Amino acid sequence: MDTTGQYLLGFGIRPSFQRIAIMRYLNHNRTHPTADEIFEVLRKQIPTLSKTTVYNTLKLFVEHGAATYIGIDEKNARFDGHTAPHAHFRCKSCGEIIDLEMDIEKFLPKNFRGKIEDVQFYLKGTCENCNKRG
Amino acid sequence: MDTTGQYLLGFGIRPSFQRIAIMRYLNHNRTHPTADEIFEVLRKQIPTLSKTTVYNTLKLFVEHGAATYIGIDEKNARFDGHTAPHAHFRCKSCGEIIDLEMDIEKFLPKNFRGKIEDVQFYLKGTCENCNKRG
DNA sequence: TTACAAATTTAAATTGATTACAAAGTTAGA
DNA sequence: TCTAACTTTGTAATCAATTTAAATTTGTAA
Repeated sequence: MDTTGQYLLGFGIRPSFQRIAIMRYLNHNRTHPTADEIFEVLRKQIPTLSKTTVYNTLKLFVEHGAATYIGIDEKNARFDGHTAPHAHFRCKSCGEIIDLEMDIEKFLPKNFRGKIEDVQFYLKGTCENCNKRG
Repeated sequence: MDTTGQYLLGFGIRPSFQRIAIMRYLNHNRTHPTADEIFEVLRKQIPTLSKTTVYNTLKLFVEHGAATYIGIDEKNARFDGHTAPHAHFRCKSCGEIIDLEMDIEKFLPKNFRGKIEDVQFYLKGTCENCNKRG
């Protein structure tokens, strides 16, 4: 059995051909892609692929913890196959989104009495490269 | 001159009738409303109010620092007149968004070489009330 | 005042990401 | 092999947000 298939089974997800392709894309492209970006790339390999399938699959992945939803970009939902807790930075100039490896779970408030299930830490500004260029 | 008008001037925003009404709504309703919610309430007081004006004005407020954009809700943009740094919690059950007063700026990474302009810290889960109800 | 230019507001039309839906195709177990 | 459950597909619909251009209001200078 395919490695990515095993990986999906570990999250309780039945590994279809399309799901494996999308999971593999997420794990090999750490660019925090949108659903549309994934669709446009994978349709070249899977001509029958439907955009609805990409949306359905990404939602399924998020529900099962195999991917995380990233709301740092006001225009589109983005997705991350890197599921260990970390922060994100988005450059307002070039649009690039980069990972910031930090344990954001240690920032949780001590006295909060609800149940916390998701933690997201977003930073926005100008990246080093765009800063140099002016 | 109106207090809210002075407040807007402090951010470099010319205080029109509509802008004062929207700023006043934000400052008196700490519910993190959507543009549509603001529109539906204020149109009762200002029958000629246009939804475009609400969108334009909120964008202007964010650009001038008089309000902050909140992206914790995947469906709609939300806005906060409370501009001092703090975190937000959204209950996935009842949808309520509450402020968590904490100095999120002290969480910034030390070694990051870009310029950080915005910081957002979002928590999602189940609030105390919804938790009790099951 | 009056007149004019700039700023603001408005309503309608459009865009574009996402979802709903129903039909077609696929899978797995009896 | 049969069949029911699951998955994929394409189209249509939804709806927040933006675009656009005309109308209105404001500030200022004559």
